[in-house]
Amino acid sequence: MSPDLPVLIAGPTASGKSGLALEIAAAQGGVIVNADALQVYDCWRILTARPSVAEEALAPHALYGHVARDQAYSVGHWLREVAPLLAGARPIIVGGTGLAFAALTEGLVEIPPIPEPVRATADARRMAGDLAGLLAELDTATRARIDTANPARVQRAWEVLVTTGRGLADWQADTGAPLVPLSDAQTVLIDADADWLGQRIDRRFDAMVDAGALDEVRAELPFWDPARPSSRAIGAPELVAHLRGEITLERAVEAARIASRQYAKRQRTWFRKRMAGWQPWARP
RNA sequence: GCCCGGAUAGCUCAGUUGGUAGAGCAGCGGAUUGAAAAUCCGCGUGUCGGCGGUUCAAUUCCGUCUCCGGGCA
Repeated sequence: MSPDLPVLIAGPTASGKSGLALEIAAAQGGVIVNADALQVYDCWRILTARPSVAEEALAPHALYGHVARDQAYSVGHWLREVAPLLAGARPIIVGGTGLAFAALTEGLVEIPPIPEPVRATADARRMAGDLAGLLAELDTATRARIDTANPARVQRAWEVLVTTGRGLADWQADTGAPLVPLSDAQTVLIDADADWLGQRIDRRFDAMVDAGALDEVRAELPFWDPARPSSRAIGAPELVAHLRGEITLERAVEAARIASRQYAKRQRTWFRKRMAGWQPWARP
């Protein structure tokens, strides 16, 4: 493995990415950089399988647990935070968020942030069932480009158009060069067998509960808002429901395991189709 | 032991006045340019508990057996 190029490690949840990153850092040095959408939040450590304090002491880590629970955070924020790190010690970027790696290696258009009132208006209209209304207000090029059956896509396109006066398709046509082209990186794509991974996911959630996941979620109860990005951590809504007495712990655990397996499946689909150029590493 | 109810997809169930069956969940495949651990699209995967009987035809009707609930003893 070349000692100077950035290392990119992608893999499904529970496939052992963090451990691999630590091994590489121990052997060759470098800074481990998080590329996981939920591990950025300070309120979750156990539930998101974030590296422990002891593990963080073994090598420099960046972009872990540095975002407050109520803060907005997205792939754009992440990419802007990664950029300066590329100039320092060799980064070992590890995570399971396909979109983050796509933004890093294929580029992401710089679109101005959406003001809160625009988001609120879009939220209200979508929840009122007016998706067709939002869709009708889009420019034709964007309407032809996006998945019009997907509320999230329609809302995003509408927000961009209303905020900037320019269609999303038009913006995206201006996508610039990527920060790290695939040819300038050492890639590792963990290719995990679905059954093997499913068993690991099941066992891992039990381990999370044993390690205090319930306490971690209980501490969030006073601040809990299901609409926030930080609330999307798999297992959080389920354990909140249990702590509120709505479902048994057994049901909460089973629901969280299922959600994790479904997430892993979506990740495999993305990796298979979008990261075909990566260096595969089969597990087990 | 007797009576009643149930047995249909991996799970929970619906249904067929007799013409080999369909929902939800799970699962599988796919999409993905700033909420992505999100969001969305597509796909039914089945000895209709066993064995006999009636019938052109039984998952459906009849008999019987097995198992699971509930009740009476």
